Amino acid sequence: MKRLTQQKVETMVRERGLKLTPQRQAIVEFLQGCMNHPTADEIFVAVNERFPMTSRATVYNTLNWLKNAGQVLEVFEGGVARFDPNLDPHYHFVCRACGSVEDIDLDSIGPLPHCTLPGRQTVESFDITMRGLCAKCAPRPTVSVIL
Amino acid sequence: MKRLTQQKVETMVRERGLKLTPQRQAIVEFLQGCMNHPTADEIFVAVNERFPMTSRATVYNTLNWLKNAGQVLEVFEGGVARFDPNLDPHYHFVCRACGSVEDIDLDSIGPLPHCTLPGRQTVESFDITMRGLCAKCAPRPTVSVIL
DNA sequence: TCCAGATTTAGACTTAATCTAATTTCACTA
DNA sequence: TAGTGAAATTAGATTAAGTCTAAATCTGGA
Repeated sequence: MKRLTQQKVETMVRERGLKLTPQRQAIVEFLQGCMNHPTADEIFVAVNERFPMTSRATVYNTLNWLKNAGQVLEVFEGGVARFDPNLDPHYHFVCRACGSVEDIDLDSIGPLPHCTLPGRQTVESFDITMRGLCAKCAPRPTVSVIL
Repeated sequence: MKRLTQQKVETMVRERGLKLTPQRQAIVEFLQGCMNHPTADEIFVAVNERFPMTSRATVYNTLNWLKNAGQVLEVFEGGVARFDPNLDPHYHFVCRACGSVEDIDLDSIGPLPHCTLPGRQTVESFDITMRGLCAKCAPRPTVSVIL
């Protein structure tokens, strides 16, 4: 289970001659403890509870820095960016009722078949977003899906 | 091959007591002829070449109206909304070099297997976005992909 | 042609995100 | 432990996508 860790961030900071500020640590710690997919603004609010003077610019700078270093994933949902500390390959499920975004393990939907694209595109990665009702919002536990 | 048509729009307009204005027609005609996935702004610019006084509000209103009527799909890519007149079920391919968005037919990547979600989510639909290099940007015609 | 209601328009407003310039802070070295 | 210089932070200005508003204008049926 790969995931954003304080340790990885510290190593990265040392290697690149960067600085480990309390704001960065607070952002990293918040993301580490996150099981949902917070927006930049949610992170801004959470970090300001600990460091009341933290500016949006710092939050955005740090998120972009973590993103470029591959330490968080940026997930766009409905036009707003959300940030995901889960670094294992995975998909997303978005509830149409409550808007929550959940991670779906790669292996929980089974192996996908080999395939070939006829348009001569070189596929390097892909995202899958499933939509529907989450367990809380679903009226009954329908589970099977045809992909 | 399902696709946005002027005829469907006319029928819809009649049924709901709405009005078929030249601006709406221009937007629909532009989308019909589109094989890429224009942004609202690209549609705004194109429509203004024919109707120079068309406002952004009209473009957004019409796009939302078509979207809610299921006549166009809204595709978010990199945080900006793009509009897709292709109503057949399909996936998308985004080129990381030129940013173009191409449609990928459902059947061109073969049937996907049945699967079950363990989290009790009810999956109603899903989007797949593949990323890589398109045929124009790819250095050589690598075609095979492991999904 | 008339008319009511739908639509359009320009521009103000909102929200997410980036940029800027001045100030502050980190972390290394002596 | 103090000094130093680069890196980072800050508040606020700016940009861009999209929504809202109120007044003016059109559409299409009678």
